[in-house]
Amino acid sequence: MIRTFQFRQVKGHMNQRGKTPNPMRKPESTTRPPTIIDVAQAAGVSKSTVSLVLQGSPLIREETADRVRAEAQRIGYVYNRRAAELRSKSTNVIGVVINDLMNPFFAEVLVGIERRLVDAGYIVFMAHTHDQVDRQRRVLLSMREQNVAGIALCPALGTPKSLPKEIQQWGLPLVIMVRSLGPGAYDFVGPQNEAGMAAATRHLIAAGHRRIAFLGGQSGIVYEQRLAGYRSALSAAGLEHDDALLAPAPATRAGGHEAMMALLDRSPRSTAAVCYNDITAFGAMAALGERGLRAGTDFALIGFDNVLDAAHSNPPLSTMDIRPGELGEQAATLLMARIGDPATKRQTYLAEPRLQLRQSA
Amino acid sequence: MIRTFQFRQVKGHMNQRGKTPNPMRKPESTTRPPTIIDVAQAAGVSKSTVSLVLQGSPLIREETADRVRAEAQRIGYVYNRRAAELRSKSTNVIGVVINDLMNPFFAEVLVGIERRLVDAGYIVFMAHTHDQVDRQRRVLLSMREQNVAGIALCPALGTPKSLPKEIQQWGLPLVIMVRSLGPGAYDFVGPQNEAGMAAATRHLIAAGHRRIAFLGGQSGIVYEQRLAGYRSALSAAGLEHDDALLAPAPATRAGGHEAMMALLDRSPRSTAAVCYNDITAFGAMAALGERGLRAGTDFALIGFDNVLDAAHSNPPLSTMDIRPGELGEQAATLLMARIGDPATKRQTYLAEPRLQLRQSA
DNA sequence: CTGAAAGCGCTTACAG
DNA sequence: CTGAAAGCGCTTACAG
Repeated sequence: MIRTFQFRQVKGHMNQRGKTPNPMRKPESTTRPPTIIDVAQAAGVSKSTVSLVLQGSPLIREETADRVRAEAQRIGYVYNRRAAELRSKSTNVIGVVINDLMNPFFAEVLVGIERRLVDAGYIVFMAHTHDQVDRQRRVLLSMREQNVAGIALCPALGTPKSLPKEIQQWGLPLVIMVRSLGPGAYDFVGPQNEAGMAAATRHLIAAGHRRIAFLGGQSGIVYEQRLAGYRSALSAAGLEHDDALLAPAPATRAGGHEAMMALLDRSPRSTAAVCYNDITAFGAMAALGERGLRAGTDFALIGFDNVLDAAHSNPPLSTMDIRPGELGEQAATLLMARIGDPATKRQTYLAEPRLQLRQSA
Repeated sequence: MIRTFQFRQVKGHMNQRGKTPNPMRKPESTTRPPTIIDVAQAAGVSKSTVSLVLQGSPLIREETADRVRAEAQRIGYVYNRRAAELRSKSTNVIGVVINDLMNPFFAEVLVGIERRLVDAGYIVFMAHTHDQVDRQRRVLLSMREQNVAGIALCPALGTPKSLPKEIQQWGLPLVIMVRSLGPGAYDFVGPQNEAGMAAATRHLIAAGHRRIAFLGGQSGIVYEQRLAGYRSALSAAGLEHDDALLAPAPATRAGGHEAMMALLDRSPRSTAAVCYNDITAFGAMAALGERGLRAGTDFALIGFDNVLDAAHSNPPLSTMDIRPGELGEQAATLLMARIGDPATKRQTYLAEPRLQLRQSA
């Protein structure tokens, strides 16, 4: 140890001092980045002292600490957090896995959780699954190997309901976002889908619409919940829910476009639609436009999510606001609480949808 | 070492075997996750052998390897990659920092780079800067401490031109994405802004437009380059470039909306516009709609980027296609090449914009 | 307040 | 082919 210690040199440092290289030094030691041992040597203290200084321990006298920091700075020392984490068995890394970043809703969720996490001193492993469960499994395993402190997951479509339990058995704090995986003891953050879609439907009914379609979406728990809300509002108003009012399609812009085209070709024609989410509503608006129709005047449309784009679509979209960014932030909060106390009881945050009226309905 | 070795036990394993707990064992050893030492013990080999097996080394006989893997599986062993990386001084983590995920263009870039990186066996630290340089600095420093293998950066507005050099001096392979930081020896991936915007402008000129505006955007290298392309096309056609044709605004939907409103209130009125990017074009379409006008029939609009949404905006947007996802993939490719050979000469990938005609122009 | 020693979970020469 | 030993860059009791 002493031998290595003596010969360890920092390149920049050496050049500065103009020392001639020690002929006995191993070749690679010239370029090796400095460690706390080098700092200790430079400051004339032990490496424990350096470690304590770097951790901001009050145990070290202020002058000593200052000197150590100055030397560290001078020789270009960089803290190796991964080494520290290995020894202390802690980690400040959190894994966030997202199913569909092409939907701005999830991008906003990601931005929200990332911000809160970074502000709390974490750093995030991000993985995108494209809604593929095998890809999801791969990245989850990889995060596990990397020893993350916790995981926030927007499950891919088709995720087995047993996944939360499995991840918890790995010993990893977990929060599920947006898509519930059925009953189970996991923390969850998402919107009130049924209540939200019922409110949207009620708004259209109150505006006098009788043939109200449900546009876009086709599978998954969120679809079921939103559809249920739509149906319950129809029933409560004594309106039939005709299957011809359903226009299932992928939850994408293209899907929304396709669904609206299908709807416009049916008769009797519906006069309004609640949309599975905002992006299907955007696709629907495009379809309307192609037929020379405009949402709001010729056909009433209500979205769900209130993504940023909804305020500037053509026309601006009326939608159920569930504050996507806030959902991400809440996920961060719940996850950090779980990390802080693994035994705390299961927590759920359900964002209350608020009708945001603009021009499409 | 031997002492710890003997007493180390894996919970599940023990219960299975029905052994009574060793009274001398330290209490925490019951719950400690298994390490290669436990696997070695279970398989009756040395830990070096286990390590070799886990690395898939051909040095180990197949039967031995099988037995080791089976035992590892049975006792619930999880590879600790961070420990391995500390020892071997390697790492499979790459940092990706993005300035604005609320712009689908960058979300698509992110998805592209993430996919390629994950497919190559990396895992990504993702950070979002909100175009704030101080936040960018923080996350970069944090990634450095985490010892990433390389960094892909979409610089925040206002990033000092010296940043690439600084990161390289840290010893980190780097690729700059989308926003060039001036001349310098760094790898770069981005679109041909000037040529692309010139082509867009030429298309409008060829369609007979004479008063063509430049809508949205207001600062940054990308803005300058795209504006230069617009100006050069105008000049080449012998058209004046009147300052009243410029409608600078933030590069957002709201900015595009605002800029179009300003344009519509000026006289003589322009009949067409090239837009800084797709999202400003979306905002512009909304503004047009509010005035009862429609892009394509009442006003010609060309975007830049060809984000996924452009195919389903209202109306579908004609735009300069620079394949955002591919940009991300190319960034991954360049970065991996740089990691593989730090001395390889500087590489640049400039996506050639292709005019994608839809309905807005 | 500071130092010497052990150890986090791995890998990597080096022997045999 | 396999094992014993050293070491990656830190932290953490434990002495003094």
